[in-house]
Amino acid sequence: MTAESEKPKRDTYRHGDLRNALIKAGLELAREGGPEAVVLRAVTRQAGVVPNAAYRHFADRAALLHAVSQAAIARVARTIEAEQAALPPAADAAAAARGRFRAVGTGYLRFAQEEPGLFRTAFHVPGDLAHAEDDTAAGGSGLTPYALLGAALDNLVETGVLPEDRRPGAEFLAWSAVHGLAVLLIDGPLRDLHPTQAHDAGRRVIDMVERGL
Amino acid sequence: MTAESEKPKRDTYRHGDLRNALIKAGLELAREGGPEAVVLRAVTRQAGVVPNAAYRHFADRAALLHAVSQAAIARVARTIEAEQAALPPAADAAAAARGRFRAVGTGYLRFAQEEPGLFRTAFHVPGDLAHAEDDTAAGGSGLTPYALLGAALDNLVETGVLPEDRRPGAEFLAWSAVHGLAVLLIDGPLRDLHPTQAHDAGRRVIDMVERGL
DNA sequence: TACCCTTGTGTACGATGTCCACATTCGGAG
DNA sequence: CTCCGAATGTGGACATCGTACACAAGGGTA
Repeated sequence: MTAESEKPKRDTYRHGDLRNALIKAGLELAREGGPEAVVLRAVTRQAGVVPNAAYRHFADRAALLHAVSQAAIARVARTIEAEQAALPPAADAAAAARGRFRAVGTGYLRFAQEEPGLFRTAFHVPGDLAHAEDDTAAGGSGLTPYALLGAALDNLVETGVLPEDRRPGAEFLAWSAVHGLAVLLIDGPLRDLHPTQAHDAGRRVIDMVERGL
Repeated sequence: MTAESEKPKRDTYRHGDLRNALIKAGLELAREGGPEAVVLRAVTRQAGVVPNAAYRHFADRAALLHAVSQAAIARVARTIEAEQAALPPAADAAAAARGRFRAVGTGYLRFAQEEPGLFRTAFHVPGDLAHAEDDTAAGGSGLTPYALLGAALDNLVETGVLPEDRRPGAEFLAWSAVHGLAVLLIDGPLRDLHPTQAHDAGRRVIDMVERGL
C-alpha cells in the first residue's frame, strides 16, 4: 500500500522544474478527490521531494491549491474550445453564433461530468472565478471560460440574435444556470444520471437560458 | 485568545443533551467559516466535553457534519417559508402561485447572502441534496427546500400558469439557475455586490426562469 | 576561483481525527 | 433497596497534516 506510488528518484540535488511538477501532481490528486485531496505532503511526495521544498515555490498550501485551480480552469477553457471547434458548419452567421454560445454551456457541462474532481477544484472557494482573468487560467485561445462566454454573447448581439439592451449582465444569467446544473449533476440529486440523460438536462437548461435571456 | 470561548462547566457527569449541543455548536462554527470550520475538536470543546465524547453520538466527523448540514438545510426551508408568508395578498390564484414560486427563489438567495457559511454547509458534498427528503432537513411546514420548490411548481400548473407538459423536471431548471447565482454571489465574481444589486440580480435570474421554463 | 543566492533537507511543534482501555452514572431486574 | 449492565464521558496514544527554523548543496557571477 505504501510503496505503490511512483518514486521518481532524482540523482541531481536540484529538481529542475519543481514548481510545475508540483502543480502537475496536484492536478493528478485533484482529479480523483477534488480540492481536499491536494495535500501538500502528498504532492511533494509524488514529486519525490521533501514537504518543505514546496515552500520555495508557494507561500502555503492555499497558494499551491490556487495554482492547481488555475490550471484546472484552463482545462475547462480547452474543453469549451474543443466543443466549439467540433461544431458543424452553420447556415448563417446567426446560427453560427447560437452554436458557439450553446457550445460554451455544453463544453462546460461535459467537463463537469467527465472530470468532477478537477471541476470542483477549478471553482473552489474563494474567488477562483474572480481571478479568472489571469492568463494562467486561459485555454489555447488565451481566453478564460468566462471570457469565452462573454465573446459568445457579444457574437449573439452582433448577429442580431440577442437585443443589445439585454446584453449587460447576461453572462451572470447564463453562467448561473449552467453552473447550477453542473453542481446538481456532480453531487446533487442528479448525480447518477446516465450521461445521455445528463446531456439532455443540459440541453433543457440551455434552452431555458436562450428563451429567458 | 485561548480563553475567550464559553466554558459551560458541567457539574453533572452526564451532559444530558450532548447530541443537540454538538449540532448547535457545529452550526455556530459553520456560520462563520463554512463546513471546513466544523472541526470535531472545536465542536466538543465548545460543548465543554472531551473530543471522544462525540463518538458516542456520531460515527465520525463526516456524520457530525452531515447532521449540521441537515440543520442548515432546515434553516433554508424556514427562510423560504418566511419569504412566502410575508407575501402581500395577490389579485387571483395565478398571481398568488407566481408569487409563491418567486418567493422560493428569493428566500433561497436571501439566505445565501445573509448566511453564506451556513449556506455552504447546507449544500456541502456529498448528497446533502439527495438526502433532502429527511425530515431533519425540513422547515416549520415539514417541507424541505426542494419540496417547497416542487409544491410551488405544482401550484403553477394548477393555476394554469405553467403548461403541464413543461412540469416534469422543472425543479432542476429552476434550482440550477438560482443555486448557480447563489454560488456566484457567495464566492464568485459577484461576491461583493451591494445587497440591492444582488437582489436585482436575483430578480433577473428568476425572470429568466419564468420566461424560459 | 571564490562567494552568495537559490533551492532542497532535517528536525520539530501544535493541531487534527480516531482508536483503545477505563471511569462514571442511570435505570431496571431481583 | 440493591446490584449490575448498558449508555455515556474521560484519558492517553498514534499517524498525519501544515508549517517554522536552521542547515546543506550547488549554480551563476564577479
